[in-house]
Amino acid sequence: MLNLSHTTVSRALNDSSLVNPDTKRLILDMASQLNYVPNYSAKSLVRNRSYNIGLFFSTLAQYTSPHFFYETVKGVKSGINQHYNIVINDIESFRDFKFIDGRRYDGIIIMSQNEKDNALIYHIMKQEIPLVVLNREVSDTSILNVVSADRNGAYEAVSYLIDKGHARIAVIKGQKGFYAAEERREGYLHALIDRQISISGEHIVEGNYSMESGLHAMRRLLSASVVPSAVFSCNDDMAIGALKALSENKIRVPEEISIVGFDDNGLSQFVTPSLTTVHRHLDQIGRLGALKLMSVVEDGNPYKGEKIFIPTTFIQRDSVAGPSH
Amino acid sequence: MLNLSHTTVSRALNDSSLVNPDTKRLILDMASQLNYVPNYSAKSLVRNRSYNIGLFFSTLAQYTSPHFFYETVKGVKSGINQHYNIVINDIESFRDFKFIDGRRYDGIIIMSQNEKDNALIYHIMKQEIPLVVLNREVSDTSILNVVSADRNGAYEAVSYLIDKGHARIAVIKGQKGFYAAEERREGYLHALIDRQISISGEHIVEGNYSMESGLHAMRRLLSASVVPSAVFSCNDDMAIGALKALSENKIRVPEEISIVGFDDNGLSQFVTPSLTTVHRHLDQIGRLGALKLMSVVEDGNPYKGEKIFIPTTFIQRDSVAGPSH
DNA sequence: CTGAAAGCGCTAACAG
DNA sequence: CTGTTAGCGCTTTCAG
Repeated sequence: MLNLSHTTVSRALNDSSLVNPDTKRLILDMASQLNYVPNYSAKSLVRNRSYNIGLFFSTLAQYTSPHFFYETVKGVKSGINQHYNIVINDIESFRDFKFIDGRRYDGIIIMSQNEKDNALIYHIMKQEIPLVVLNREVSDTSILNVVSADRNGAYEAVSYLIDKGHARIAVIKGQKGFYAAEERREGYLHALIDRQISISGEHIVEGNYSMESGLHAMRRLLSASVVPSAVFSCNDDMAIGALKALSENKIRVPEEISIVGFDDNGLSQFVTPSLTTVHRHLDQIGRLGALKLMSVVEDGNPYKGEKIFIPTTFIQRDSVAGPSH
Repeated sequence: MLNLSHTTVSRALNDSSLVNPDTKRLILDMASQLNYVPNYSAKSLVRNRSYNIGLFFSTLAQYTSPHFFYETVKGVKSGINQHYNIVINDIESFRDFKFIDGRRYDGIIIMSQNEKDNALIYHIMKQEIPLVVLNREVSDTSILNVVSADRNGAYEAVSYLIDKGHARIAVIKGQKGFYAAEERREGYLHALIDRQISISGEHIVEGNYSMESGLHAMRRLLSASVVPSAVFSCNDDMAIGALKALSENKIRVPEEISIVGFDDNGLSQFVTPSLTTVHRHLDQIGRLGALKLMSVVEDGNPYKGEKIFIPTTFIQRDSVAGPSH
């Protein structure tokens, strides 16, 4: 066609400097005229790259909220180079990790909610596939890890309640053993300690992140010998459950009891009263993780472990007022 | 190792009938012992298949709700064979369709919300890539098309209001030009016509699917010369906006005015009062579309156009009562 | 039933 | 700067 070798064409298409600029332009013009599209399978084979980036969630069943999923995908997508495929999957459904190898994924992002993911994380590390773990802090410092600064977020939320004049502040805890749940509870405790507010054992109640558990937790709080004037719920779902318990008992929010949630899960602004909460920037977490990954996969920078905390944002809505008495 | 040729091994791994069962077992055992994983790039190159299934949304920005996205992905995932990658993208962000070719995708599923998708649909058809269009009915009968039977769903919802004794039933319409919006309005009209209930022009108001538009639409209905006793909103978001307008005016739902929504969008059960609505089985739509696609991509059945309607399910909650007068 | 040989479309190494 | 050659790891003829 242009009387040039295969090789030169390949070089031109890959914008190699080893080819005469004029020839290059000629080839590029011809290529776009012919609507040439490279065969990625062939490219993959010889370059030993798949152009696939895995985005894996712990599960896509009950424990992953649509909002969590959606925000993450959007964030990650915004950080991944257009030439790559984003392959979404849930860890639960992998029968055998051996199918996750470096030839099938150039890099992997795990949106981790569960300690069980560690088995896969370990497998990926062993394969030396560039890996980013989002959302859950992992102890291994050699891993690239982007998480939400939930402890500070909880601290800020509880401090806000204190500023409003509350002194009897209860907490509904999150799922036992979940990293974020511990962090949020820590933030709660430190806020109270720093302001020298006494903590009553009966104001610390168990929850498991479900609405149902929030309902039960709130009922328990209402039957305490001293009823709290404000409640910090470790997530929005439980706060919504708590709202239901209060409505059952004809207790007005925020006039009689104030509530603060956590996550800003997309529902919190629609419940009545709309929920004051702590927004986690899942999109930013996803995006930053993706950019870090691209920097090693695409730009060839060396992979190195790092732990990045993304600050939360406190969102004032209508579920908090000063204490009634 | 086993003193067998490359070829025989390949055949055994692909479960070919051209190999002695005993030899086959031997090879398979050895392979799993060695944790052998085929190189999909090489396989792809020679077989001219990518093992990628594209799942494309019209957009991942504002007009796609997290619930819509999540349910669809889950449904599709459940129908796609484990060996395939599910590659998620949004049509908006494709700069050039030429990168969507049969070598990069063995099949494509479009979750279509917008007529603009037709350009891509046309492109894919021309490339002869097996295609399934979900959610939006396309006129081309040669396409595999799975959609929700919204018209019947709307008919059922409005009939329910009539059964409850309502005679002044208003409608808040969906985004002009959107297929589903037309269908829902048609269902509304036919229910009224079939039961010989008169339709008042001032009871048919515009909306664009946003909460905001529902709010304004409801305000308009409240200032009508005859205020309706029930409202059929063409989606849940607008119904939630309508709820807000009613709460502003201290009008109780369902005691004074009843409301029915559409979609069952995940929020509707959390608002107060919880919203009676029409559930669309997005997961089933996704799953069926995926199964149909696999049947041609994986099982080699011939592609043929078909239009499948998935029935909706009416969900009774707390936003409907009989008319107050 | 098994093996030898060719080739998928591309990039990389080596010569010019 | 350009071309020649080899080869990525697999499947698929075509012969035995």
